[in-house]
Amino acid sequence: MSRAVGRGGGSAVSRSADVAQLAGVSRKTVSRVFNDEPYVSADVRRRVLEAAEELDYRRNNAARALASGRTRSIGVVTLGTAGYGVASLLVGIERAVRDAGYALRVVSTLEGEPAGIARAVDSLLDQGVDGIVVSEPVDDGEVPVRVDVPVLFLGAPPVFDVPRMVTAGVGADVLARAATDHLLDLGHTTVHHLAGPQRWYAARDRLKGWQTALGARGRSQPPVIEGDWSAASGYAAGRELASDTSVTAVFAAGDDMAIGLIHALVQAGRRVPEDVSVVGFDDNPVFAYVTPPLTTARQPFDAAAKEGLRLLVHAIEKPDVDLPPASPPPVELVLRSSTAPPPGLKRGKRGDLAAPPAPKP
Amino acid sequence: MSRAVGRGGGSAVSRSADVAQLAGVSRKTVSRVFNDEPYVSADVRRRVLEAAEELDYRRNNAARALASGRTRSIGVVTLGTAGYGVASLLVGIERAVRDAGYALRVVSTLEGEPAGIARAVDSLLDQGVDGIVVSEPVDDGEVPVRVDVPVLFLGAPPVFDVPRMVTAGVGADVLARAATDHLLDLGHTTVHHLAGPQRWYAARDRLKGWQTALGARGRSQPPVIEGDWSAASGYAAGRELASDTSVTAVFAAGDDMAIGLIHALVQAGRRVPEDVSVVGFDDNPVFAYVTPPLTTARQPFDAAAKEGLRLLVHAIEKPDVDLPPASPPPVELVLRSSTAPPPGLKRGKRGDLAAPPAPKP
DNA sequence: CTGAAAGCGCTAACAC
DNA sequence: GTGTTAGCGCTTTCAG
Repeated sequence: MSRAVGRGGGSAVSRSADVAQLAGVSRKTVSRVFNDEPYVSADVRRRVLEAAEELDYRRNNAARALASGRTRSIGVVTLGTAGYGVASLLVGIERAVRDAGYALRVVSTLEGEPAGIARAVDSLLDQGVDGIVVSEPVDDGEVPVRVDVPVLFLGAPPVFDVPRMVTAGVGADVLARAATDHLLDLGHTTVHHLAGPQRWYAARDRLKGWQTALGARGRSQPPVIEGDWSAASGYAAGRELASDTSVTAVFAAGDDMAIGLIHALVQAGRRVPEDVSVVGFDDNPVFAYVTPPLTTARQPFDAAAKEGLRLLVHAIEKPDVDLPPASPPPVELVLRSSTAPPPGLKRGKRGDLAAPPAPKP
Repeated sequence: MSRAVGRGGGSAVSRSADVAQLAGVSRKTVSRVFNDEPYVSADVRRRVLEAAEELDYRRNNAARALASGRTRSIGVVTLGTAGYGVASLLVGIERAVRDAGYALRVVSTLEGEPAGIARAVDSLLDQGVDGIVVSEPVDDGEVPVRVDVPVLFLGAPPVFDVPRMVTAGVGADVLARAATDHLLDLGHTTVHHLAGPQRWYAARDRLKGWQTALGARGRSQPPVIEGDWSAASGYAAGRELASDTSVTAVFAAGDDMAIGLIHALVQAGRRVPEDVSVVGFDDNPVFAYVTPPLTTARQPFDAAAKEGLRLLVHAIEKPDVDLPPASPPPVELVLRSSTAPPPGLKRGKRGDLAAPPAPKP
């Protein structure tokens, strides 16, 4: 029908045989040159490359995959939302996959729920991939898929059984603990938590870090409010919290929720940070420019993606060798102006409205 | 080496021959069933499906692609940033591609500059795709690639020559004009523009809409300030503009820039919207919860992606038939509280802080 | 409605 | 260092 690779048509695309003929070598030699295999004389290599250039030759990937049994591609299951965290992770994964010499196939699910993940994984398997990345999944319920390629669970422990699996975290619990500790260090008696949906591992992990920080100092653990990551849910939580003047510090599990929360608090007449301190989670750079600039825990998206991919590629290419140890992700708290000592205490100065940092786009 | 599709190994995966044998038919019949071809009796179809189920059969995509000359995949060139607009468009594309029955391959470039796009397109061509989507490119300079598959330029006119190309816009100029008109309608004498980098088509398109609106009413055209889409650049622009009290209305080409701009304005003692009105562009839902909630032009990402893919798939599958006409994208201005009549005029009421809309995550 | 034969373009194994 | 020989698993073409 179309030109490209029609069966009999006067196909314009050249094959390795054409290159071989023009260069006066065998097809296998052409293959050697393109695969950077050793044992090809410099002269032959040059001739082949020239011939290929002239013919505008390009290896046929389908044929390569069929003959070698490897597709040289990695599939990722991601969330079909444009949120900053999800998007950042995807960007990191794309770069890491490309750097590793693989192509990236993407399938998204509306929600990270098991059935959706199963469908997505299945479609990736249909497409043919050498490995799969499952990004930030929900982990309740069963994921009934038979997978025979390595799977990387990014930002969460495995959600289903796979013969060969690897994991890489973003260190959310450590980050959450650091965020909570920061508030406690400021002098707050306790810290409230605006959590993400508890079906999500990522949300539970942050909750755990918060609990750990509180527990380590023997502080009371106020009831948790659960949002859905959206600013709207943060706003709703803020309306609840605003009437309780014993609330002086809140750790929100996401930046957007923190923004909604602050909005509600301020509307209700509670000043941030003078009356209530708020810490977010993610570090979307735009929130350095809202009022007040948001103190937040920066998730090491790129580092996690890079580390995870190192492990996944290892599992794909050297299934027999033991996996190299994982390096722990960096912990970074970005201090701005949404946190301060509680009302009673003398206020320390930190992060000043007059000169917010200037994050790159 | 690994199991899966090893050459001689006791491979666990079944092929169409296995299914054919178990079902007592030929391989071609198995192929017919899986391709939903007509002329297969219901009985045979059922038997084949059962056999396939039992053997956990899954078509080998590489073999399919090799034999048919079609990869059934579409590649997208996107920006390697986590911005709301870019991410939204990618999400829309992913869904549209999947709905069309294709697999999605993604390659990102740091900047949308021609050389990067050329590299990305080339890598997609290497991978083998039936069509390419170039999302929001920069369009200065040459993109020296020979492409022989249809290419969809999304959000911009073609940036390089392709035999078969299609385009779909987001209607940025119309949206920009609506945003500017809104400010003019409010009574502002003129409207300043905080533009995106003019190397970007998307930025120039918005500028054009702003000019059109101004021109239609014979208003003066204040000098344009150029940002780089980031909140930081909007902040810098705001510091410049703040000292000029003749500035009462600004249309920013992106939400993040609008946020930075407002921050600088407020810091300099100019109230928003009482002294200066600001309109953004994109409609990231979180900005309904900052102070003041941002009035903004919503980009029809999903509609554009869907429409663009309809055209692309048509170009792939029916190259001979004329392209169906494009339907224009919807224009939607989201009115919130960052805009008001200029200082001198009586203030109209609109968009109230007490009850911002509750966007879904 | 169904089947037989012939490749798609490449890499793997082995010979030279 | 380089070439030869076989397939990889599917779809296509053409017979029945």
